[in-house]
Amino acid sequence: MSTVRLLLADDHPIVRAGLRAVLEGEPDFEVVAEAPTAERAVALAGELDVDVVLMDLQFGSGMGGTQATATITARSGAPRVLVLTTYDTDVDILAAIEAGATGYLLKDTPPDELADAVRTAAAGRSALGPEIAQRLMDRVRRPTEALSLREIEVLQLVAEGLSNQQISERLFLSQATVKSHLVHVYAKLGVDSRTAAVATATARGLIRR
Amino acid sequence: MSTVRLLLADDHPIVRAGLRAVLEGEPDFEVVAEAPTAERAVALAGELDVDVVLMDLQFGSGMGGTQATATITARSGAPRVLVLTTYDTDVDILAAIEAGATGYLLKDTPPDELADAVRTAAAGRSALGPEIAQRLMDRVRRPTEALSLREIEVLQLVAEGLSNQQISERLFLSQATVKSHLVHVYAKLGVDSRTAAVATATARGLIRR
DNA sequence: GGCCGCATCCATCGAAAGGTTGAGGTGGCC
DNA sequence: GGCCACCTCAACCTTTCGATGGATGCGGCC
Repeated sequence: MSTVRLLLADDHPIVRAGLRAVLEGEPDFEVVAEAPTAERAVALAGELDVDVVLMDLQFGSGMGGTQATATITARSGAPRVLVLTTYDTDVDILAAIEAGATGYLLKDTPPDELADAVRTAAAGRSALGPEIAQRLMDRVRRPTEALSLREIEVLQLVAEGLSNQQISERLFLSQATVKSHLVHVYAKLGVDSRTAAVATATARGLIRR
Repeated sequence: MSTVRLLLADDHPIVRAGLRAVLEGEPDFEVVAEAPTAERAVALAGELDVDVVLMDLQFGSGMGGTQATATITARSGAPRVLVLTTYDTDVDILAAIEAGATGYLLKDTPPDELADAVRTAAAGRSALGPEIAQRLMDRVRRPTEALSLREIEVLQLVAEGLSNQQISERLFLSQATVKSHLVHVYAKLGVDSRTAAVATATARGLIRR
């Protein structure tokens, strides 16, 4: 088995040090570089001979990890990108996969599972953490839970602090219609109040914050 | 200078490895143990001879870092607790200080600053990251706009979708008290409903999520 | 064509949750 | 002592919210 050449992209020095410590314990891994920003990760992935990029999604400023993933994987002969982040919201996961990520893991993954995932990704097979796989299963299993465009539109305004009255004016609807949309939202999200709906919707990344 | 004995409390193995790697580079530091849960951190802080606990606030499940901090620092001869987390919202910061934390740093702190902060904490002096210090300065500069700890606590639960009834049960208060806090929050934030309060509070980074 | 599911839209109504007012107790600070 | 901010609570009132029920139009499917 040949050695896997790695690039670590994370804005936290501590996390980079942790990844390095964990991964360099594996004889078949070699960390060739670290990137503290998404831009730097894109540049290094192009310059160096890298097999797998470990990519965080949240960077303090500048380009995000998702966009960096898309940019890197768009090139021919590009390395695999294994997303390694803290959050498991639907938006993040779907966007990352859409952007061409080969895998998606959470940062609380045990070191040995992480190493396995890196090898899987290096081989070109998709590597998803168990929680992530579960989320994707849930999505395809219950497609009815998806909110309609109009429902999301209303819910977004609720999250911005508007009352039903204000929302109805903004969208040229009657209050009754606004309430109707919200009732459907509650049913789909399994909650029974506007604040709870906003909470779970943001947790799932359904609406903007 | 005597050596500083450290306990690392974080649910992410990778972060623990990173902290260990960074801190063991310092000749005057010794990592005596790691804790993957808040409960374990409390136990180890009591059993072992520890000078400083590096404490995360978010643990996947069970006790939170804030409560663990309070429990640890309540004992006599307790170690100093240095909070090391990702978020710099007012809730987290104030609650941690209230719980007896000696310092508060963000995880993107450079290794050398981290080492300095650990020494400062070990000496019993408070160690705050620059962003944290700035937030606290802003609070004292504009005291009328600042929310009290209790108000933020209530507002945080509102943002998580709880009703006044649920909040009162969670905090062992009457509903009247919860409403009273919220009225003050509305006045300070210049809004007139719970959802609007959540919206502006999150925009200002007063609460999490 | 006829049926069904779904999204969008609307009216009515009762109740509960939320918001207002007022007020007491504590502790810090000048 | 006097002032102020914070935390706590009770009782009242009302507005908003959520529940219920129903209408329309569109698209897919048998």
